[in-house]
Amino acid sequence: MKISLDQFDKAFENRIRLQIMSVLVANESYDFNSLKELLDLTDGNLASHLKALEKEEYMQVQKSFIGRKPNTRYLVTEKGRAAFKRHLQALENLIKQQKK
Amino acid sequence: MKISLDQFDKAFENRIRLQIMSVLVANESYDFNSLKELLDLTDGNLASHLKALEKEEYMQVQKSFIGRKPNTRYLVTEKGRAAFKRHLQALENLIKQQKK
DNA sequence: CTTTATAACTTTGATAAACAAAGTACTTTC
DNA sequence: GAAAGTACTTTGTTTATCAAAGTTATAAAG
Repeated sequence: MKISLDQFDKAFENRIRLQIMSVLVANESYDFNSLKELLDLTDGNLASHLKALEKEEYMQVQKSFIGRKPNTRYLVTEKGRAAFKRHLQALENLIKQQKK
Repeated sequence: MKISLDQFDKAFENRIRLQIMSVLVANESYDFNSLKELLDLTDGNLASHLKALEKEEYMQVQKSFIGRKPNTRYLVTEKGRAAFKRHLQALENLIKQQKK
């Protein structure tokens, strides 16, 4: 009997980072403030989780101005997308094992 | 767009506890040493994760003797089984969202 | 009967992660 | 010019994780 969580990614172990990835994979891009509201986080907490994902090169930043206001958008890299897919696959295998 | 990780259980955020639950739900019961070998953990580490699950009342202990050797078996409680199911459901929803 | 071994922890201590709150720098709206 | 918004960074506290060593109890070996 295997448990097969070898594809499990430490970067996605945290609930918030799982949520961030989930939103970003589904939405192509999302800005800082919308993400903050959606997940109900403080600035610092969100920023640090985003930074952790950036460090893994799973996340990319795009800075621009909307009118004269700064706007920071985040998007998942190809690497991030692949890693997240692998991670979800590992979880799916776990779920399948439970079901049979 | 909902992210719906409200069913997400903090007790299962850790990879090892996720593995323990996975094994225990599938196997009805498992003893300390077999679990230790299967997951390749030190005594202390395994014991503390099991204790965390016991504290949540997700896990139960059965002490007995096999021959004259002590044997400690762990089993999932009904509460634990239900909580784990909810947790996997939340993960499954996440996966489904990604797929569509 | 003493050393060695096994089981199942508990304790210790060190490192890392998570988080809120406050601070920063710059801009803009009132 | 005061208040508020954006996007952080810094600080400090609390919690989590883990290996390693210590503990207690029994048992087998020499």
